[in-house]
Amino acid sequence: MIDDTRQRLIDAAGAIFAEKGYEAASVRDICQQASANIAAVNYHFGDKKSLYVAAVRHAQSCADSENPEVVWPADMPPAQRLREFIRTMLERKLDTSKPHWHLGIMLREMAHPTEACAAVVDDYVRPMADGLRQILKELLGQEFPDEQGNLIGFSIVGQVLFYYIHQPIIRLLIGNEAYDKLSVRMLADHITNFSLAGMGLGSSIGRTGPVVPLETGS
Amino acid sequence: MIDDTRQRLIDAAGAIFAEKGYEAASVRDICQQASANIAAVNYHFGDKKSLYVAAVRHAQSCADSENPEVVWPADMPPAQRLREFIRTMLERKLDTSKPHWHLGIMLREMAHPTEACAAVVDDYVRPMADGLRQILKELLGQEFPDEQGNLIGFSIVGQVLFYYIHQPIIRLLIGNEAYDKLSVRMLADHITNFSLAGMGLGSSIGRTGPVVPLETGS
DNA sequence: ATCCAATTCAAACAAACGTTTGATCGGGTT
DNA sequence: AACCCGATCAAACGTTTGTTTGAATTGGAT
Repeated sequence: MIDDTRQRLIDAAGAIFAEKGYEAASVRDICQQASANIAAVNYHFGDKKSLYVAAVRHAQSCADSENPEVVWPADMPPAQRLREFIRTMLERKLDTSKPHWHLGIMLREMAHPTEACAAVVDDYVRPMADGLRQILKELLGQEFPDEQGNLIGFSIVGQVLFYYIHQPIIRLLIGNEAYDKLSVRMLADHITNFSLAGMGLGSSIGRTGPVVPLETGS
Repeated sequence: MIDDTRQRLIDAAGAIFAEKGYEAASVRDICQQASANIAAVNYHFGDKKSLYVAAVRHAQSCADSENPEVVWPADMPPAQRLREFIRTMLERKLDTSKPHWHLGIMLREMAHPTEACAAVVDDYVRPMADGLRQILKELLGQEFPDEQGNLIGFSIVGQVLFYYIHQPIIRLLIGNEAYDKLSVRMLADHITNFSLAGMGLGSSIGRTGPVVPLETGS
C-alpha cells in the first residue's frame, strides 16, 4: 500500500548491504533491485546511511519476530535448553533456503561495526546474552562470578559464530564436499557436548535432570 | 633504498585497508600516509587491487617471520603446547602496542574474503591448522577420525578469534573497563582449560586453576 | 659534461558516487 | 471543477573515486 516502495527499499538494501558491505553497495543498485527511482532513498530515508540503519533495525525486528522469545518451556532441563540455544543459533545460518540476509547484515555489522552497532547490541545481542546467561546460571548454580559467566558464554558463542563468519575459510580448508556434509544437528551436538564438558559437566548427552552446581573436588 | 616508497606504500596500505576495508580505503589516503605521490601506486603496483593483494601477502610473510615455526620444543607436553598455541594466537591481537594490522587485514580477509583468500588459506591458515591438529593428535591419540579433529580444532580457534572479530561488540556488551581487565594470560588459561575439559581431558598438566569457578589460579 | 633509464610529481582524466532539483503524476478534499 | 499534497520521475548537481598523462627530477654510467 502506501510506503510500499519504502519497504521494498529496505529489503533490497538489506540484501545488497549484507552481500557487498556498506561502501561497495551503491544506491543505484539498491533502487534498481527495489524497482524504485534513484531519488526514492533520499525521499524516504534522507540519505544512504539512514537507509542502512533502517535495514539493520528491520533485520533486528525480523530476527526478533522469528525468534519470539529466547526462552523455552520452563520445564526443559537447562542442558537441553543450551542445546536448543546452540541449535537455533546455528540453524539461522546453515539454512540456505531462506534469504538469510537478516543475520548476514548483522554479522557484518558485528564484525566491522558502524554507528548502528550500539543499537544492534542493545536490541539483539544483549537479549541473546541474557538468555544464555540464564541457562548458564541454572547449569552451574547461581554463585559463579559474572566475569566467569562472560568467559563461558563467549566460548560457546564463539564456537557457533565461527561457522558463519569463517564459512569460506572452512570450505577452502576442508573442501566443499566435507563442508556440505556438516549438518546443523551434528554441529550443535558437538558444540553442546564440548561446552558442557568444558564447564565440567561431563558428557551429559542424555542427561536431562537438574545438574548439581559443579562439585568442586575431582 | 630503491623501492623504498614501494615498501612504504605496502605498509600504509595494509594499515588503512585493515582499518577501513578495501572499498572505503582511498588511494589518496594511502599515498598521503606513505608520503608518496598519487601516481605511485599505479607506477609500482598497476592498480589498487594489486596493491591490496601485495599488502595481504606482506602481512602473511610478516606473520610467518614473526612466528618462525608453529612447533615448540618437542619435549613440551602437548597440553602445554596447546596453551602456548592459544596464548600466542591471542597475543597477536590484544597487544595494542604493535601496529598489529598484519593480523587485522588477514582477519578482515577471512571474515569477508576476496580473491586473495585462497592465498591466505594456503600460506597462513593451513600451517596453523596443521600445527593445531598435530597437538590434538598427541593429546587424544592417533585414532580419532579426521572430521572430529576438525570439529575440535574449530571449537578452539573459534573461541580465540571471537575475541578479535567481535571486540567492539564485547566492549559494548560488558563495558570498556571490564574488557580492559581481560588479559591474554587469563583468556588463554580459560580457553585452554575449557577446551581440555571439552575434549574430556579434564584436569590436565599445566593446569593453573579449576575451570569453574575461577579461583585466579595464577 | 652528457646521456639514459628509473622514479617522482602536479595536473587532469573519465567514471561513478550520493545527493538535489523541479516537473509530473494520482487521488482526496473542498 | 479547482485545489492540494504526498509520491515518483528523469535529469543534473558537485564531489570523490581510480587511473592516466607528460613533464620534471634524480642518480649512476659513459
